[in-house]
Amino acid sequence: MTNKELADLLLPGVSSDIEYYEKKYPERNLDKNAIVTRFAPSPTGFVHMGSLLTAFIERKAAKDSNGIFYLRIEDTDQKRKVENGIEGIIDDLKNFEIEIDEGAISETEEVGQYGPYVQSKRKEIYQTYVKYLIEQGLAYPCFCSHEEIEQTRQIQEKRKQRIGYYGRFAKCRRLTMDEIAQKVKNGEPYIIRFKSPGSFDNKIKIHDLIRGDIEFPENDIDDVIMKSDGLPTYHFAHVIDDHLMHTTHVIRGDEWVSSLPKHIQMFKLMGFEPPKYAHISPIMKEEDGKKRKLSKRKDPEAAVSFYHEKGIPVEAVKLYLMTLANTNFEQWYDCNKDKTIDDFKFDFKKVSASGGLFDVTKLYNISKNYISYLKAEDVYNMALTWACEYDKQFAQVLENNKEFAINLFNIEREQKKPRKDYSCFSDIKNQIWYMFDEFYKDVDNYEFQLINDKEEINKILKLYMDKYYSNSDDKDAWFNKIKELSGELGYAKEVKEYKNNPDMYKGHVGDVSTVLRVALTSKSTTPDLYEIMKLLGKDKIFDRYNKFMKN
RNA sequence: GGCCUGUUGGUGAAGUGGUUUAACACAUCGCCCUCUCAAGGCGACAUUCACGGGUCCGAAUCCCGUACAGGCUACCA
Repeated sequence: MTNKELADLLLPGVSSDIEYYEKKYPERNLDKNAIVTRFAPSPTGFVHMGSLLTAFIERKAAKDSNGIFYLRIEDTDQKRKVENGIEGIIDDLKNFEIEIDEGAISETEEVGQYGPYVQSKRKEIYQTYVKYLIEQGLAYPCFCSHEEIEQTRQIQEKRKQRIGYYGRFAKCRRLTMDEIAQKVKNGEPYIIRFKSPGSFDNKIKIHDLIRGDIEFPENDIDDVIMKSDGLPTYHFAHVIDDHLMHTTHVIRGDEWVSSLPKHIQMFKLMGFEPPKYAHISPIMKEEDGKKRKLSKRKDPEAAVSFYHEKGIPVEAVKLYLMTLANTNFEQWYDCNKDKTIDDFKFDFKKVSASGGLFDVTKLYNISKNYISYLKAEDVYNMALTWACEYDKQFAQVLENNKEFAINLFNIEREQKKPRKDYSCFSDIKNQIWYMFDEFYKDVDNYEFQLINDKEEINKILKLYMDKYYSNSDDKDAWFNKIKELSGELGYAKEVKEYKNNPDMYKGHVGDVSTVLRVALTSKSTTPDLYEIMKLLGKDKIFDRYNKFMKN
């Protein structure tokens, strides 16, 4: 039996005409330096922060070079597939504005000339190449059972030998054509393995864009390329897809660096040009003083949807991702406040090779800064968008009080050093609820400080309303009135004066304004009281004060 | 067990043999400003770059070894 006949026996009805596909997917017509790269997740659940970072880097590298960024779904493991997994990935990318040029756009649709972009739909392509390899004598069927493989493994472990299907452990490699024919005839299940030409004693150097040259022993393991269900393994699918889709740069997680020798070997043996590689370190999390990989299972912040739910602006997440991607970005951005991420040039050499801890605090800080420089109207719109999805009641209140809310968000905003108090949109309600009667009506806990005697408080409020309140005062006049009020009741008009002679006064102007603040909002900490009073207006102020005094 | 990778402060990190008494940012603490906050201003925070050797006039930077951490070693990706 010839190799050709063997191939027909193993893959009847499958073509081995690889030229067909080579012609079908021609070179891309792009600039010489254009980067063609891809995000290639498995649809096994939500998108992990580390994956999002990788996707972000891929998108950025492609954009910077006028290249192509595409989405390829790696669903060759049917067991791990998750319902609506593809939609989930697409939604997450959309939520963070990582746009794809080609690839899956829904569970069933896709765009681009190099598809299908879902691996399970590429079965025929892989099988054509597998058949071709068998014909060339570069691949062979393996009939070993899981048990046999496990046995070999145990023997290897006991003897402290390298583990794997190689050399004399590669039993099926030595099967004669007759033996194979007999086994196939008997209906024994088989998989297809790649016939590795490598030797473990040979050293090879592989260049990684982030890590530089890495030295490995050559691969000598006969890896599985086609599983018993007829689908390829990751390694084989990677080689075929990235060749056919003309990927120039493979950017992926660093769990793949150890597979580099086998990937390069396969590319070379198939006669394909291997792509450039860049391996990204994982994002870590600290637990009990130890670093570990940020985990989908244990860490809610690992899920990309977490940030969407929190209401962290997309732009802020991107800013943080960019600081993770390129260590020099933060400083660049600091010096170029008026520029955007698009103006920054991504550099593979500036990607950290060590896995850093994921710093949620820093993300919140970036977010806080970002929100502080937005226009009040933008804050309103973004907060409303967030609330419509995650807090319907708050959304309703915002909608009913649009002008008011915008004015509220405008307090100490749009100035050189804006107020920075919202780190995300889910944070806002907690800080401003008291400004809305809808939320304020059931208040019963007032955070009074030094002055907390009901009678004294009532005295201050009454005098303020009777004698000092005016809705036409500017800020200085307003504050001067509070000083007068303080003086009249035996409080120091200036804090300094009080500090110099604490025995002469009951307290100082700050204590009095605290009373005015707490009786109005129930809270001891609020933005500028003058601004708040101006916004609430006389009726509401008097109403709240009178209600307070009656209780 | 084997093969890879990484290791600079509480955190992210700059740094590629000599103006580094180790940048910058986040966090923390202190002071100032201040009607409370949020900010803002100023300052403190690694005599030392995992550890041990070596090369060199000189090392966080180069070499060797050790330790620790992570990854891979599946018909999972």
